[in-house]
Amino acid sequence: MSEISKEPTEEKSLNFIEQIIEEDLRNNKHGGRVLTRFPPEPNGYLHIGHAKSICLNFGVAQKYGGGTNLRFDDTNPVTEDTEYVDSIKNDVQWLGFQWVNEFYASDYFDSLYEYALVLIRKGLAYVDESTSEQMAAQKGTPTEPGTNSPYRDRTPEENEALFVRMKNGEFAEGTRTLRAKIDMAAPNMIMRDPVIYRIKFAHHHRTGDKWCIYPMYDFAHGQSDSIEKITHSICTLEFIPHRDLYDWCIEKLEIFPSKQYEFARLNLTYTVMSKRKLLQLVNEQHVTGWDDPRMPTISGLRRRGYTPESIREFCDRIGVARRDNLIDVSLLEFCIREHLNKVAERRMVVLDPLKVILTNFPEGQVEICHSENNPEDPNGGIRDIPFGREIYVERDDFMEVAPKKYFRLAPGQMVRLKSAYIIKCDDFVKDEAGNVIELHCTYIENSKSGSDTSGINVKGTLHWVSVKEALPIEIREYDRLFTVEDLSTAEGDFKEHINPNSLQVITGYAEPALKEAAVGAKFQFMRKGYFCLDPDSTADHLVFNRTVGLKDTWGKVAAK
RNA sequence: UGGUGGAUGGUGUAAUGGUAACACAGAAGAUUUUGGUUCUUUUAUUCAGGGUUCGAGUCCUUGUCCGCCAACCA
Repeated sequence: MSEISKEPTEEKSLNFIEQIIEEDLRNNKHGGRVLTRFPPEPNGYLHIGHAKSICLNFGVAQKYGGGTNLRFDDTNPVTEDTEYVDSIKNDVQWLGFQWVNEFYASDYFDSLYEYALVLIRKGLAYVDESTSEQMAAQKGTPTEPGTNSPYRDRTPEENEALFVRMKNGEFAEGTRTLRAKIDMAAPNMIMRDPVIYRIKFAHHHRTGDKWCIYPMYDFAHGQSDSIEKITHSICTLEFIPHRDLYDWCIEKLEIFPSKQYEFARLNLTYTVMSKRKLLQLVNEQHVTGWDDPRMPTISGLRRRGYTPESIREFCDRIGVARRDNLIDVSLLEFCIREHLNKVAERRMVVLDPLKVILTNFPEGQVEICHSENNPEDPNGGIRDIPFGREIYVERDDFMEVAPKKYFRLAPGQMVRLKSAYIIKCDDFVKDEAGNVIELHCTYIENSKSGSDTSGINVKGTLHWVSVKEALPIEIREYDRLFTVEDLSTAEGDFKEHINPNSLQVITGYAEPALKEAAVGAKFQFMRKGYFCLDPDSTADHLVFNRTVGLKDTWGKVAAK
């Protein structure tokens, strides 16, 4: 313990957000206060991209002695639902973060309504009766200025009366909006009199039917930040053009000046990261649900076997900057391997069995072998593994004709069975189709693991399972969901690139110790990969998800 | 073509005018009762041209390429 504090504290360079905060702290900008917020819209499940934002917002606040609010940006009742609220809260906590306040933009509907009135009275907002098509035409284009709405010059009194009637439900959906009166020639299209309130006769998941007018994002977000006195409002790059409007509202309303800062969102190879697309995958049943282990959602990764630690580590390693990026998914895989290597107990499971008969081992005899649960953990303990005359080994651990550097079984070749004996392959049996169906081997009696006096050195060590005690388990092997690295530049619809073989279900044969596993428990199946017990499991039908395979240097060599 | 934000190895992130660093991926080797882990070694004239400077990835300038913005979505 004391050693840790002695270690030279490696000066890790600050990301640009941390630099801004330190600068603000130096200038005593908010009296040393740091308050961030994580503001998801409850219209879908959180994904690994949100994890980056969560780690940033909570992480940076933690680092500087501040806090973070969880705020649901629920200004659009037609897409939002409490199901999503619950999953989001669960995911944030699972990642290891705790918010100081749980807020909802809808908590502020009354205040927001008052703010709208303020703007109206200042002559800075007006009720428009243009259709959305007309409004689009008024907008102009990036190269041509827009034109004023014919309703733009109504008096504040007129506007207030109209707005109240909107609120009272006197107008049909789509017939009126409240618009900020800014500049139809503004170079920033967002500033060309943006709609800030619209009519929706929709049931809201929290406010029910109290309202039939709802604020737009731009009229809710900055004000919500301001109401909560958020010091640093961190969002993604696509909101850069909105910053002008964010500041405009705060300035005209003369409220607490929260500031918006933008960073580049996460993109990952071989997957998509937009809620719209993820929703499509779910709805069209390309996956089994938001928590399908192939999904880049937090719930999917969790079910896949990812740990919060590994995801936080990943977010830490990818950094924070303002340039677009496409992170190699192998970095995520590295992070989960790194963590699981330290904490996951080892088990032996044969995924593609080939029977081996030890011809010199007494029939019916069971011998107990002992194996360490985790070589990386000296306190991990040991477990018993039954050994007998008939065992399974992996089918690809035998070759009739062995290539040069093949250290496994082949006629005449010797290997060690992990935690048991060295065996020698004497013979093999084929079926009529020419497939090898059985190996005949002899075991070296004085070669037992831990008390080996044989003096024999073998290059290969195999995992194995005793046939009699073998426990059949279902194994779900996952591969990347898409076949192309970069979906953003891929031709055609993203669904054309779905990997048809992203899931393979097989039956594996496990050592009996695995029977005790609890749902979510994570193991390394030796020489195969990391697996965790899926919630679909029952007492006599265990289902394991492959989280990630082990690095396979032989596989690469063999492929050549 | 209007506005706006970018550009550093295959992928990310640093270097805040002073030796281009770290990680992942790849390659080679050592160790290993997991072909895992661990440990070595290896991989860049910083988008291009011009300028300022003793010195430029960093400052200035011109150009090129990429992202985002014309929802009553967030």
